[in-house]
Amino acid sequence: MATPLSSIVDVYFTDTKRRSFTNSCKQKPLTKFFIHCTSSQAPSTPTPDNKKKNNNNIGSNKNKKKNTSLSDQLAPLASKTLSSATPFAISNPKSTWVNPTKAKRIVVSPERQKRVLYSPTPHLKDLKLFVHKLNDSDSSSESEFLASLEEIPRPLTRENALLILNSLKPWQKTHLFLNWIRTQNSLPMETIFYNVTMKSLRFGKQFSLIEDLAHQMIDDGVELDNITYSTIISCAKKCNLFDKAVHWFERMYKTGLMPDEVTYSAILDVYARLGKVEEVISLYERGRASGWKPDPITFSVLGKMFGEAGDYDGIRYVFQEMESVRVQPNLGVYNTLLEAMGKAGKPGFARSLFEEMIESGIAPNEKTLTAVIKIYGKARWSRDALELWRRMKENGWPMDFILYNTLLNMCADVGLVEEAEALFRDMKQSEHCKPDSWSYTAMLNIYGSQGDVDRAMKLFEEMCKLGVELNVMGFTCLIQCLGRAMEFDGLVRVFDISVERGIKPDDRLCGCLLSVLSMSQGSKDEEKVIGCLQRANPKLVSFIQLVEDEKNSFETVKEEFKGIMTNAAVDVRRPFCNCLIDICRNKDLLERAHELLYLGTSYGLYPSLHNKTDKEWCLDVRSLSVGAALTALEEWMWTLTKIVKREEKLPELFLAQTGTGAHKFAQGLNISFASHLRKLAAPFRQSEEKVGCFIATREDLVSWVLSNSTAAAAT
DNA sequence: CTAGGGTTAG
Repeated sequence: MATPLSSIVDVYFTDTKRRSFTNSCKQKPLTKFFIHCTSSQAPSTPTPDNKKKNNNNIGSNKNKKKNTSLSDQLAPLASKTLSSATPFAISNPKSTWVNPTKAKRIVVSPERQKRVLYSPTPHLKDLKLFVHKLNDSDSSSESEFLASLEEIPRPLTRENALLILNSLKPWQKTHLFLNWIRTQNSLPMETIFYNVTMKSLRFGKQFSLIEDLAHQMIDDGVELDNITYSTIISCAKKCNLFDKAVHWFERMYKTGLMPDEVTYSAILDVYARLGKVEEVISLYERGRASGWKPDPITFSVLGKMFGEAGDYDGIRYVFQEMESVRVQPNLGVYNTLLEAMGKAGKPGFARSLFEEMIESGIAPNEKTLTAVIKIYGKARWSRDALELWRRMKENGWPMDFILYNTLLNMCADVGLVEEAEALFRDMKQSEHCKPDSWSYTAMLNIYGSQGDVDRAMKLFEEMCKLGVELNVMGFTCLIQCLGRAMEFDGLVRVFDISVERGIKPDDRLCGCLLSVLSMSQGSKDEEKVIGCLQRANPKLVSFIQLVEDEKNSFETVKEEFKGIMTNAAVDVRRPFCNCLIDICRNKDLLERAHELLYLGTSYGLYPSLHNKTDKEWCLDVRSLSVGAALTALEEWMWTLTKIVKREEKLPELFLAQTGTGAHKFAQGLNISFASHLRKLAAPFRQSEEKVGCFIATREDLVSWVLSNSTAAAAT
């Protein structure tokens, strides 16, 4: 019980806000990219990167929402282990606490655990052959396996036992063999036997068996070392048993064993996956204070964590740390950081980082290219994507089928139909990259968003013939395609097939049906679509009926709306609300449409609808459906009218943004919006320099309101 | 997988 865990937890938190990014700039940077990151200017990149507000508080972005407070985060650790002497480490997490009287405790061993070298095994062909025979034998019979162990051609020495443990598979046999050695009682049980067995069990994701073995070690007095703990922790991780991983890490400290760099980075990853960013940073810094030199794997762990959190400043922190520790990123680190840049919404920085990696002489692999192509696709940077693709072919960079599929998805994102078709043909002709369900789905997505029913259906038939499984997303694309083409009979047939095949409709499919429903309204096919939706999500249908009945009060609608949205996946909530508004407008239920928009806004489904500065107010309807956009416009005009009449302060300029219709769902929004403006006789003019933007001056607006009210008074 | 940690698609 030498080192209590409090040495880890009574971490003094340095104030992350005050962390200096400038110190290491004095040195010659190891990566040029670091300069880009620390300078305030973005590298030669269009704007999307700069749009998000920069938050200088590392680890603060998304995690604040997930984790309640720091003390809550630390509670599981603190309640067990925190010494009462340091309560303020928790009560005031932002304080920079340096206790001069207390020497910093070492929390990570400066040296990696030495491996016990076991003597090189002489050629033991017979023994290896014996193991192969064991591996090939029917694994169902335990007794047969144990019986055949009696025929080992060599004495059961330590080395022979290790050779067998290392080469036996699957894990059931390794496990049986370890127990067999133990019952033979001829060999002292060593840690390494358990470690090798645990590794095999980890391969089979057998965490509870690993835990049993660990307890057996404890009972039998066999020492657990860093390799044992890191194997237990990584297996717990593989099985998503993060609390177990933390438990064994704590136990290691309690028994006085210091983690080495491998165990330490493994546990950092555990906290990272739990989204406990503050803890990871403090563990990291505590380790640094112990004299630990983090290696590329640690930086991968940190980079991935910040990427998951969408925390760009955290990613900068990783660069700064690599810089100050003088660790050059390797391919793995580049890959992780590229992906993190994508997740943090920084395509421009990702591009610079990728180019820097190439310049530094590191050749990209499939994962690198997958990450970058995906980023370009999501950013809709078709030029960059095509250029990279050209370089991939020119340099003969490695391709695998994941990369092929990512390229196909990129084509769908940026609308490259012919290129996708060429790729798809390549895949069919290739040896190792035959199109799979994902590839077909990507193609269906492309044809679906083009509204090319013939090609989509041809592909569907091909899949049926070849026996390629179509998943829920494939069906969604197909249904969307048929809906847009108003081919409702075909749509019902496809939906029936999906039900027959046991496809469970998800929220995206329901959203798709909902939008199809809004298109089918007023036609004889409306009932058919409702029939599909009824089978996919009866609650949605009841809600539509409730909304359509004008007798139902706003309060009733509000309650049910809340229920529907709470049950829906986060990323379909806005589309759901958009479609519901469309459905109301199609039935001339204008008041209800406004209520739904109000509810959607109050539940945060339209966070950037209104943007105000002193000089201009902007209505951004780019993520709204046509009906929702028109409703928002009406609402805005009413509000502005009220403000004018009350003679309150107004800005000089008013903007309404519809976008250009580049996005596949936004097509037609611009046109419908313009015609609705005409109908309202609202004083907005289509901007000449900015496409998809409508402008009005304060003067225009005021005179419009006044003339409207005179007109109203006259009638 | 010759005892342990990180990096691949809607």
